[in-house]
Amino acid sequence: MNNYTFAIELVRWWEANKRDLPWKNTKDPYKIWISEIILQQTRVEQGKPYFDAFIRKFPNITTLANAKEDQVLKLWEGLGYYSRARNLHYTAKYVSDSLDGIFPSSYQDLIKLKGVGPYTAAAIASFAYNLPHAVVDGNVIRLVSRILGISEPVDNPKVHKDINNFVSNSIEYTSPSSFNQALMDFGSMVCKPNNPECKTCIFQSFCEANIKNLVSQIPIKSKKAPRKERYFHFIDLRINNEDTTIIVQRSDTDIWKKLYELPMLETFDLRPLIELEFNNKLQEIFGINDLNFEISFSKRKLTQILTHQKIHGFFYEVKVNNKLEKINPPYYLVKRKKVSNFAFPKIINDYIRTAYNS
DNA sequence: AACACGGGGAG
DNA sequence: CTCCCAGTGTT
Repeated sequence: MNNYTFAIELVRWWEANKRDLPWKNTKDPYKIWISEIILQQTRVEQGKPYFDAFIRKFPNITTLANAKEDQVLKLWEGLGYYSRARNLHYTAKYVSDSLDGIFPSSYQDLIKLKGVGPYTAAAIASFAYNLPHAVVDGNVIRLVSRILGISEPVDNPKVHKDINNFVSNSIEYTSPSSFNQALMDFGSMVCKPNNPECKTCIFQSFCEANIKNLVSQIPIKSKKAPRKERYFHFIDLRINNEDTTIIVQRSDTDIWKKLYELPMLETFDLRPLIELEFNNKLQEIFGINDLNFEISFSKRKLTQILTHQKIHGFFYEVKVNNKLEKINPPYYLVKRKKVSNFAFPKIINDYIRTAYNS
C-alpha cells in the first residue's frame, strides 16, 4: 500500500470515528503540552481526571511556573513516572522566565525542552501548529509494524526508523493534526494489542500481518524485564500523645523521585528488623541518644508491583515517649491528620488509608 | 544501546 | 500472573 492511500483512507476513517477527548478542542500549546506529558506511558482513561485537575489548578504557563514543586507532585500523586511532573514544572519556569512565556512553536525548539522527546515534540507541533511531524508512539508502532509485516523486534532502531519513515512519508498528503490523531485513534480503537478488529478493518487487504496471518505475533518485542525484589521497612512513628508522625522526602535518584514516605530502612533479603537497627535509625532521625520508644513489630505488610521491581513493604509502629518539637530536614514532623497534604507513593497511601482511620 | 522509571486495566 | 499503555532521561 502506498503512503498516499494509507493517509487518505486513514483520515477518512477518522472523520467518521474520532474520539472526543478533553484536550482535543484547543490549539493552546500549553494545554496540549500538559496532556501529552500526562499521557506518556499512560492510558487515556487514567490520564483524563489528572488533566482536568491540572488545568483547573494551573490554567496557564504562568500559574504552573509560580507553583511549588510539592504542589505539582501532589497533583501528580498516583500517576507514576514522577520525573514527568518535575520536568513539567522545570520547563514551565524555563518558558516563563527565559522565553517571555512564549511556548516554542517549531519541532526543533520543542524537542529541546526537558521532558519533551521525539513523540511529544511531534504531537505539539502538529496539534498546536499543524506542522507536518508524524508521531510515533506505541499505537503507531503496533499499527505500522502490522501493516508492513515487520518480523523483527520493534525495539530495533532500524525498525523504528522504518516506521518513522512510513508515517513521515504519509503525513504530507493530509492535514498533519488530523493525520496524527487518526493514527493514534485507529491504533487504540481498531488495531488494538489484543483481538484487533481485522474483520472490519479498512486496511485488511493491504495489511501484511493480516494477509500472512501474523497479526497476533506482531509487533515482536525482544526483551522482557526481570523484576528485582526489594524489602522496605517503614517506621510509622507515634510522637507527642501519638497525634504526630514523621515523614521524609525521597531523593531524585531512585524510584518515587521527591515523593514523601515514612522513615525507611531497606534490607536486601526477607527478614525483620532487629532492635539495634531501630535504635540506629531513630538516632539518625532525632539526633539524640537517650530515646525512649516501644516497637510493635510488623503491624502490616503490603506489596507493590513496579515495572522492574517488586516492593515488599513492612510497616512498624513505633511509639516514642520523648517530647519532641523540632526535627531537621529531610525529616518532617506532621500531624497524622495532615499527612494527606503531601504526595506519597501508592504503597504509603495504601498503608495510611487503613492505619490512619481518622 | 540498554536500562530505569509507576500505576492501572485487560486477558 | 503477563502485557501494555499518547516515552523520556540517563548511563
